[in-house]
Formats: sequence, C-alpha cells, structure tokens
Amino acid sequence: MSQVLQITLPDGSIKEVQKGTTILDVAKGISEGLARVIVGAKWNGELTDLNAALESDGKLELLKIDDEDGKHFFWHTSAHLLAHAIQNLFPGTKFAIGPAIKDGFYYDVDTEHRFTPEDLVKLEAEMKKLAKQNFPMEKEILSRDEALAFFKEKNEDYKVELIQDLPEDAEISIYRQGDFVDLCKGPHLLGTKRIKAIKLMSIAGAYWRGDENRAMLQRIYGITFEKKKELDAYIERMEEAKKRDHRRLGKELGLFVMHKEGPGFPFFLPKGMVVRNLLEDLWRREHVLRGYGEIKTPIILNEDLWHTSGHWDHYQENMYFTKIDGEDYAIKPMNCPGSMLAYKSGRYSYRDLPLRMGELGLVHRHELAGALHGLFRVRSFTQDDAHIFMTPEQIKDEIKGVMKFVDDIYAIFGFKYNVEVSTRPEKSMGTDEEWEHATNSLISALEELGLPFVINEGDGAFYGPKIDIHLEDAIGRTWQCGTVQLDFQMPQRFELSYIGADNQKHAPVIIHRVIFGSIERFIGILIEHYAGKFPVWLAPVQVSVLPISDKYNAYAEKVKEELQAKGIRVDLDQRTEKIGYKIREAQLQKTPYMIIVGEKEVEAKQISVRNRDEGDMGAMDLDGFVSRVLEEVKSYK
RNA sequence: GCUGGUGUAGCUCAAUAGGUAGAGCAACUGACUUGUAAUCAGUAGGUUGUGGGUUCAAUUCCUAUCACCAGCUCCA
Repeated sequence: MSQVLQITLPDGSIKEVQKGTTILDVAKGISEGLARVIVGAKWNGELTDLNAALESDGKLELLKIDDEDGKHFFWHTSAHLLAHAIQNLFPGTKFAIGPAIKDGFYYDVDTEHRFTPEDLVKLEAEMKKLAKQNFPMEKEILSRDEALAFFKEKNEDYKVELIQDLPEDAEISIYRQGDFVDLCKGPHLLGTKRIKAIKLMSIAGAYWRGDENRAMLQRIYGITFEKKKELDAYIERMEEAKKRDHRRLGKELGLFVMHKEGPGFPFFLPKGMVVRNLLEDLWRREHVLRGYGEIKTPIILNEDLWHTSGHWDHYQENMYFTKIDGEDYAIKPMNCPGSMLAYKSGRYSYRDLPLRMGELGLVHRHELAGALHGLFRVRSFTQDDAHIFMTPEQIKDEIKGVMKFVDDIYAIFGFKYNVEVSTRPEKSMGTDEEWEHATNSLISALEELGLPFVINEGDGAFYGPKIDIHLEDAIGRTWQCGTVQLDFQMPQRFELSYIGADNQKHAPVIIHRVIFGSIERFIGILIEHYAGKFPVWLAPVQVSVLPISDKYNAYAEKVKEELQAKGIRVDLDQRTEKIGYKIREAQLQKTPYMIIVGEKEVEAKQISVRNRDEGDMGAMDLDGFVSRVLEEVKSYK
C-alpha cells in the first residue's frame, strides 16, 4: 500500500500528501486563497469532516462552498445553528430532524409555541449572533446507552426514538457547539463563523417521519450563504421565479384559467390554444418525419380492460369510474391499454416492426387535492404518448432514435437536459435475462450517442427499466418531462404477438415514451421558461397594429389584412387612446412586434416597427417586415 | 387526503375592538385626434366564496363546506 494519498483540490489540481495528514493540515498547506474557500471534504465519495484524519487509502476531494456538496455541508451546519437559536429563544422546544436540502435546510421542531414570521426575524438575528461566536463543531462518539441516557435526560423524545432505530453497529455521535448539542453523524464545518448571510424562508407543517398518523411538527425552512451578495442573488432568483409563475402569467396573458367548478381541470383560452395547437402541429410534423403513425383511442373503456392491464390492481385510487348501461367503465389514466388494443387489431410479421404509434391522449387522474398546482399538476391532461412495438434486437436502435428525437425537440426551445437511467426495482416482473438485455440496450444506446447519464439503481418501473430526461429552464430549474420506458409485461398481459423469421409467434417488446410529457405541463414550463415572452413562432399574437389616431384606422386595417393573408397572427388596436397607452398594453402582453401607423406611414406607404425588446426599429416596407417575421417563424425564433 | 394560512368589485388591495363596505387599475359614456410603456372628466360595478349558528344587528364571532396558497419526497 502506498503511503502517499492523492487529494483533489477545489481548483481541480491534484496534491499528494503523506498518509496520516489531517485534512486541516492539507488545507493549511495549500495557498491561503484556496484554503479560505474550503468548507469540507469528500472521502471516497462520502462527505466527511475537514478534521478527519487520513488513515487509509482512498479518494479525497476538498469542497468549496459553491460546490454542490460544499453547500450541503454549509447548510447542515446552518440547520444546527437554527436549532441552537431556537433553543435559546424558545427553551423547551423538542428537536426532530434538521437536514440540508437542495436549496438550504430545515429543522422540524415540536413546541406549544406557534411560530410567526416575526419569530423568524428574531431567530435570524440570534443565528447571526451565534455564528459570529464561531463555535467549533465538536464531534463526540457515544455508546448507545450513553446517547440514550443523554437525550432522555433532556426529554428529547424524537432523538431517543432515532437512536433506538439506528442499526446495532451504527456509530452514534453528537455534535456540540457551545451549549447546544445535537445527535448527528455529521459532517460539519469546522466552525460557524462562515455562516454570515442568513434568511429563514418559511414555516410549514410536517409530520414526524412523514407519517400522517404521527405528530405534526413545525418545520422552519432557511437558507444561508457566506456572502450577503449570494443571499441577495438567491432571493432575487426566487423573486424572478415568482414573477414567472405561469398561473399568474397564464391569466394575465389570456392563455388559460382555472375555475373552482373544475379543480385541476384547466380551461384553455383562445391565446392558450394557439400555443397548444402550435405544439401539437410541431409534434405531428416531427412524428411523420420519423415514421410514426398517429392513433386516437377512447377515453372511456370497459373496466375489464383495466383488470387485464393491471391498472385495477396498481392504480385504482387514482382512477375515475363511471357506468354505461349498467356496465362498469373507467376513464383512462394512461394510454397504453388503448394502444395495446390498437396493436391487437392487426397481424404482424417481424418485417412490420418496429411499429411506431403516437397518440395525443387525454388522460384523467385523481391527484390529491393538495397536490394540484396550476398546469404543473392537473387531473386532466394530454400526454404526447407513443408506443413502439419491436423485436428485442431493435431496442437499442429505437432508443437511439427516440433520444435523438428528444434532443431535436428540446433544442427548438433552447432547453438543456440531463438523463437518468433507472434499473430493476426489487418488486418486478420478467426474467433476469430480459432485464439485463433491456438495461444494457438502454445504456449502450446512450453511450453510443455520447449522452452522459446517471444511474438510479432500483428506480425503474415494475415492468421495465427507463430513461428519464430532466430539462433545465432559463433560470436553471429542472423539470422531468420526457421519459422512455421499456416494457415486456404489457405484451404478455395483452398476448401481443408478431410472427418471427422462424414462423413462430413472439411477444414484441414495447417502448412507451413521451417527449413533452404532458402538453399542459409543458406549456406551463414554457410560460415560465420564456417569462411569458414567447418566441415569435409561438406567440399567440405576433404583431399588434397600433394606429396613432382613428384617422389612420383604414390604413391600419389594410396592414392587418395583408399580414393576416401571409399567415401572421395579428391584432389591431383601434381604440381612441394615445399611442403610448397602446404600446404599453402591447408590451405588457409581450407581443413581439408592434406596428405603428400615422400620417408619416400613410404618406410613405410604409410602417414603423417596434420590437418588444429592442424598441423602435424605424420605418420600413411591409414586405420586408413580412419576410423578416416569416423567416423567424420558420427558424423557430 | 393531512397541517397551517387565505377568500371583500374583472384585477391589486383597504375597512370594521359586531352597527349591511372603499381606492387604484380595468369596463362603460363623453371630451381630447394623439408619434414609441398609463390624457382628462363622469358613470356603473359587491347577498364581503357558500350553507348553518350566536346576536337587536355578522363582512367581522362560531361551525360546516368549497376553492386557492405553502408544506407534507429530501431523514440524526
């Protein structure tokens, strides 16, 4: 065994040190500027304390606060700081758990006191005060009995329960900062001093261990940074996200509305339908180019079908049911069973495969009332579904085709994305060989495409492995939209077959896939991605014609008609308002182009163009403007 | 579904320690005939989410219900 360890520094460079060196020594040994940014370390991929000794071989990476893991480190210590502040200001509070999360941290606590927003302000101040004292985060290892005795004495019931549930061989540790002690496996920052910018975001209820039969705790969410500037940027991003909220923009821009008469069932208004139809047109065009046929299957189907498909057993509580002529029917929550029946209506040779069938399928799912959220979580939506029926040998090429398709579509909207592969879960159908072949096909397809991916072990569907595609919007949030799932169970349940080259019947393998995911959700994402400023090709109104006064209405009308004749979506504001007012309204509606016509334009037989971003573009001929707009539409701008 | 919060004009929000509501914008009418993000004046608009209760009196208090918002997945 080597006595020399390789350490990856935050700047990516590698440093070699002798075994037995503490990480702190390492941190001190490198340039001061670099040492200052180190908050923690990862040992063989696991987060560890900076002061842990390097005893054995392994991979050590030093973390900066702006690393993903560095933030985790920072926020976990911040959670302790919050608990410390609560202990000081609200003595007697019992502590449950306080982890770091994706954006910040929280602590779940149990107290008679009901926290108010004013309390959060006080707690922030207390946290700042405590942080300044720079308590060292001291780790101490206790035996199970010591730990139990310690927390029992403090009446920390939740901690006691946690200790009791720890596995026999678990190392039990506590962290001490001043007079606050918490059960915690760590790791933590060396001290609290670096936590300077502190914001407690909200108070929410949460069940102890997520179990609705157990105590309801109060959860305080917070976020911290080393620099105030970073906190400000974070808050600004939150506000930006709020400004882009598709529920607000959807109403303001006349795209869609919700009514209490139909919770979870969105109403699309004319402008929203323009966007929706354009997406569906795009979808159809691109599917024809890739050899898909389109089908449409019924929304209501006999209950027997749902027994066959397995939805009765696995999905019943999310389904709506109805009766027709005394017979039981269900409203489809998924399109697959309908597609299976569509396939079954034919006879296939291996020469017919792969058979690709797309369906813009309207499904209904009874989602929990509290889970509904604008267009993101609805009870009625249209999946841009497709099922590909194929031989096992065709899996890889078909997956490649689908992934290429996804890439092409997302590129139109400027979405970056990342890919995850989910493998066989514990409860699953099918043989090991089937799973291995299917999973390998997915992985090698991705590898051959050069697409990086993460593997989620055991996260696949019970009927097959899957690829999830998470797209990233304009302000860095990610959304799961596309998914590509392999299925060898459905063909068996529905006794699907094709005749192979051997003149025998074989069950096809199926790919289920969506690209938009659901049209509704995708529109919601687009609204937030573009902040309501749809690109010209998608804008419900592409051009607003604004006459300076009603003396020029006739000319404006003519301009409108000419644009309309070229297929441009245009509206005309003939009200007797000042031009400034009309422009303001068109700007607020985020209309890409405004055409202003008055005396000058009428005389010169021209138009004046204003762009929503660039402002006044000056006078030009109508023809030149038309070709500019049409060119932008053609190139998806 | 659960916990907490909210519900007042089309929108954004006031008001009342219980005495049946008010502003801005939008709408409508009129004047202005307007040059790149809000012209002026007037008019109209509400069973205060819905049902029940307490009270001489409820928008306000109680209760039920509906809808919306946040959280309920992140595990010492």
